[in-house]
Amino acid sequence: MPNNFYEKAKELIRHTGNRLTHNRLRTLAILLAEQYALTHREIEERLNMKEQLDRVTLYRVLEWLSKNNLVHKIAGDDRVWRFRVNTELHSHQHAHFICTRCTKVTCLSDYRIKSSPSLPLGYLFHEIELTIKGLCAECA
Amino acid sequence: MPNNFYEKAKELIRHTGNRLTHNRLRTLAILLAEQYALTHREIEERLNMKEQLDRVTLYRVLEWLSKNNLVHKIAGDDRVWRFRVNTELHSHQHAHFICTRCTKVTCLSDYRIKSSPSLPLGYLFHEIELTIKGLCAECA
DNA sequence: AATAATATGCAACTTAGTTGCATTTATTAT
DNA sequence: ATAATAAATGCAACTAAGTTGCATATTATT
Ligand SMILES: [Mn+2]
Ligand SMILES: [Mn+2]
Ligand SMILES: [Zn+2]
Ligand SMILES: [Zn+2]
Repeated sequence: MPNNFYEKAKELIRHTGNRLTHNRLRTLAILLAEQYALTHREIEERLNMKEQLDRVTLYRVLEWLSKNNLVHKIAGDDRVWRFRVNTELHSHQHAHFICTRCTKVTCLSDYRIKSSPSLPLGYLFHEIELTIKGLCAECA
Repeated sequence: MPNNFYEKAKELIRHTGNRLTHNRLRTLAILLAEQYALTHREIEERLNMKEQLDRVTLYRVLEWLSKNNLVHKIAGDDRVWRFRVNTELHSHQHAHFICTRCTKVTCLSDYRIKSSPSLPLGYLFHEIELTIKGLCAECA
C-alpha cells in the first residue's frame, strides 16, 4: 500500500506546523516503507526512479526531517549517515545492529537501554548509544 | 618523560614481529603520551612539529597500528576516526564518551560491557559498542 | 655490501557532505 | 483568484577525510 505511506507522511509533516512540500512528502513516504535505515544514496536512487531530485535538496530534506524528529540518523563506520523513520512504537531509545558484511543497519526496538551511567567527575550525561556489530540473517 | 614513551613504543612494535620504522615509532609514542583519542589531523600536527610526515603514510601507519592491536579506532558523528593506544589495562571492551561541544573522545575504562545480547533470529553477534554523549568536565 | 621485502612520498582520485546565491514554490492575506 | 512573503529548491563550486597506483627509499636478512 504505497498510497498509505503517502497519507501517513502527509499527516506527520502537517503535524509539525511547517511547510508540506513535495520532496519532504516523497522522501518520508520512502522511509516509512522501509524496514531498515537507508543512506542518502539509497533514498536518492528510489526517488529518482519517479522524478529527479537534486542531491543537495535531499540533504536538506533529511536534515529537516531529522530536526523535526520524524526520522533519526545513525552514524556507521563507513562515514555515511543512515536514516530511519520514527514511528510511535519506534521512538529513540534503542540499540542499532550493523551488519559488517552488507553494511545494512537495523533498529533493535526491543533492546531498551538503561540510561545515566556513572561518569568521571564533572562530566555531564546527555545520551547513550548502543551499537551491535555482526552478521545479519542474510549474510550469516 | 617523552623518552619513556619512545622506549615503550619500541618495545610494543618489536613485539609484533613486524618492522620497526621511524614513523610507527614516532606515531605510537605520541599516542602513548595522550590521555584521550586523537584524530589523524591532531597526530599529524604533533608529528610535523619535529619532522614532516606525509599524510598518506600516516594513514597507513595508523591502519597498521590498528590491525596489530596497538591502538583502536573510534568512529564519531563528525565522520572522523580517532585513535587511542591500547595498554595492558586498557584493552578493547569498554565504552567511549564523546563531548558534543569540543568533540573530545575519552575511553571509559571502568565501564565494562556485558556482551552477547539477544538478537533477531539468524543474526550473528560479533561486537558491542557503547557510546555516551554529553559534555566533558572542561565544557560542562 | 648485496638482496629482498616492505614502507614511504607524491600526485591523482573518490565520496559524503556543505555553502552561497538566484529562482521557484507553499502558504497567507487581500 | 491574485498578490505578497517567507521558505524551499537547483545549480555550481567547495571542503575535507580517506584511498589508490606507482616509483623510490628504508629495513631486516644473508
Ligand atoms: Mn534506530
Ligand atoms: Mn577506547
Ligand atoms: Zn548483512
Ligand atoms: Zn568537551
